[in-house]
Amino acid sequence: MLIGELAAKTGLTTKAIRFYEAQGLLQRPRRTAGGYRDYGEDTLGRISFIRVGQAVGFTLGELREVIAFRDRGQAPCCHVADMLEQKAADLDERIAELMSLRESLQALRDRASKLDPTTCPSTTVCHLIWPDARTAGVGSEI
Amino acid sequence: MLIGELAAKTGLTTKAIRFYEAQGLLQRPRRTAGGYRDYGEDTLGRISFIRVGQAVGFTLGELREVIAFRDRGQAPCCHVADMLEQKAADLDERIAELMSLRESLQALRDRASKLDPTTCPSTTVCHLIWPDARTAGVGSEI
DNA sequence: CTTGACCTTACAGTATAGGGGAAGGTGTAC
DNA sequence: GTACACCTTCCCCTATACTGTAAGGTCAAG
Repeated sequence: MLIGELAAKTGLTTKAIRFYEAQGLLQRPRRTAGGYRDYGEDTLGRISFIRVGQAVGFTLGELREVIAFRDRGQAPCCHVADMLEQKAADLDERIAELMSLRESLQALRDRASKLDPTTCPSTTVCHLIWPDARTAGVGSEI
Repeated sequence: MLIGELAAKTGLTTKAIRFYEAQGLLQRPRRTAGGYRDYGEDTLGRISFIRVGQAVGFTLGELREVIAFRDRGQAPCCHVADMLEQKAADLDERIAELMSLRESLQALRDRASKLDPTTCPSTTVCHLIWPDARTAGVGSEI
């Protein structure tokens, strides 16, 4: 199977496939007499793994680590389980950050609805963007 | 006020201040006889605006737009109000995405607790990472 | 023999927000 | 006069996941 066919079957671009190879996510395939990459069916499984991994939030670097286990002949499952835990914790933290940001933004919107645009002083560009209680600490030293 | 003093007062680095100038977020200041940047007190307000703007999720590019209004002598408030709405909507969407991702991750963790690491087939690197109902569509064409 | 589809490598660029360090000028203190 | 802090411009580097483009090789059909 040449790279174009593999791309068509997986929905990746040929660029992406070569990129994955360069990043160590796909083993270097055998080549045809003309120098073309020639893939076996097993590559489909590899790529499926990569796509699902990406979809649940793993970076290519993290997936490469997992693949390295497999390529060394070890089962990566324990490592993957740890990564799942860590990723879930990171995600919880990130979501909390965004929720907090959402509240800051809401406070600014509330404020904006009460302020008169014609009274905006030029000293700080726009009075709608102003540190409230929630954004305190940022810029507060000024 | 030279750049070092401005940096100390705002908590930015001199690098960042020059970078903001290059990006059009700060006007080019007057220079001393020796060629040093010489800032007035008004710059403190500008930088405060930038820091708060960043803290509520605006990019430097978006803040530059707002500043451009002010530098053209227009009040940017209406534009800023629109941006606040848009940013809030974007953020809601992003949070929803992450929550969905969180559920996918949770499904994989639940699955992981039931699977036996010794039965992991090498065909797809690791059986812990597998498309469930929620990640369906990704990699499904394989 | 030529066209066209497909493949190869390699270099550069995208967006974001700066950081690192070189090579050299300025200003003040001793 | 020289040490030292501070300033200048300039170019490259970081991470992420690729895409774009150039210049050229391979292969089957007509």
